[in-house]
Amino acid sequence: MKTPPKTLTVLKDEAPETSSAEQLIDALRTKGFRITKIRQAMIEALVAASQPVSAPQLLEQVSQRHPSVNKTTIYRELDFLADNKILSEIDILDGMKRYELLHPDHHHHHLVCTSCRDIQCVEVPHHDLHALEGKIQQTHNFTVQSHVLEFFGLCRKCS
Amino acid sequence: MKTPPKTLTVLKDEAPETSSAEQLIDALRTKGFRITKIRQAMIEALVAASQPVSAPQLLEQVSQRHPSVNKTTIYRELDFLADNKILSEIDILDGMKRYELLHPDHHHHHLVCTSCRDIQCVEVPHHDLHALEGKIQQTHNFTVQSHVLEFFGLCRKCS
DNA sequence: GGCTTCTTGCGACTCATTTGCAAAAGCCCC
DNA sequence: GGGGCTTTTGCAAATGAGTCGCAAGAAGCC
Repeated sequence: MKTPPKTLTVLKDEAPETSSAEQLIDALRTKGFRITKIRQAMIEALVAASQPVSAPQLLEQVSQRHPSVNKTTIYRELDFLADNKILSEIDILDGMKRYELLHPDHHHHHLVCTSCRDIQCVEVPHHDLHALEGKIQQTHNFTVQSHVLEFFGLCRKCS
Repeated sequence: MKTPPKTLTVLKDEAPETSSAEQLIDALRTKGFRITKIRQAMIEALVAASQPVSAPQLLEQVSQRHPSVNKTTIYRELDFLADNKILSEIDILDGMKRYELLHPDHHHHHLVCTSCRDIQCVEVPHHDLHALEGKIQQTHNFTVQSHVLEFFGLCRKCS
């Protein structure tokens, strides 16, 4: 809303915030990266995912279409996609990282159900956290680069 | 300050917020648990720690006095102490959990240096987060039980 | 089609954390 | 101050996420 329109093409009428797999792939191609079947399959799986996924989950997903994928490839590709700002890592304290598409102009947090491990997104008014980070910067001599804020509890179904 | 005095004995004049090892041990004894040398050594190590420690660190610490401790024991004991609300887990995203004494009437957050992994504590005005949790409860049908809020960046020495 | 370079598969490895089981150690009671 | 019951502990082996080196395989470009 406040950011000027980038070089993005017009979004499809559905899914107002999510980039489509094709867009992401085109962007990578433009940057000179190769578009392999696995890369494509991974991006599609991530676009299709309704919530953050772990590397093992992704391995299983991608294996369905590409039975010979190796977990090493999955991990390397996740790093690659994170480096290229296509996805972000989140941590729900259960021993492994999850990944979700990164929305360039929108930062959000999560509600993690401690019973069924379902994950919802929440918008948290950002100026509050920003103000807090400013205060910390001053009082603690600490340069805040990022933060993690996640809520744990019971979702509708489990409560 | 606002909580009425519990059945606690008078604190030593130093360390106004931290329970001493003896107090924690007495509390466990009262609950009927056995006080073993390892349990005692672990509590002492945790009381002495200046910042959250990992299981491997604790293993090394305790090994100095009890060379035959096994890592399994450390992990089991950490679970035990967490179950008994003596310590809390924190996650600084480097692949292993850390533990610190839980202060019953005081909840805080951390500043994690991404360069040297040093961890400082910060007090965050709690009513802000409480208000936020209330809002989430209403708008998302989600019963918040706990949250994680950690800041990552550069400490004074590393910036 | 051939070449160059980026990606991938494979196998072995690291390292935190967990499990089952039998031996050892606390604590309570006499 | 020893017995017995139960909690803790050590050991050895397993699990599971994530990583590494290297040689073979595929994209993209001519």
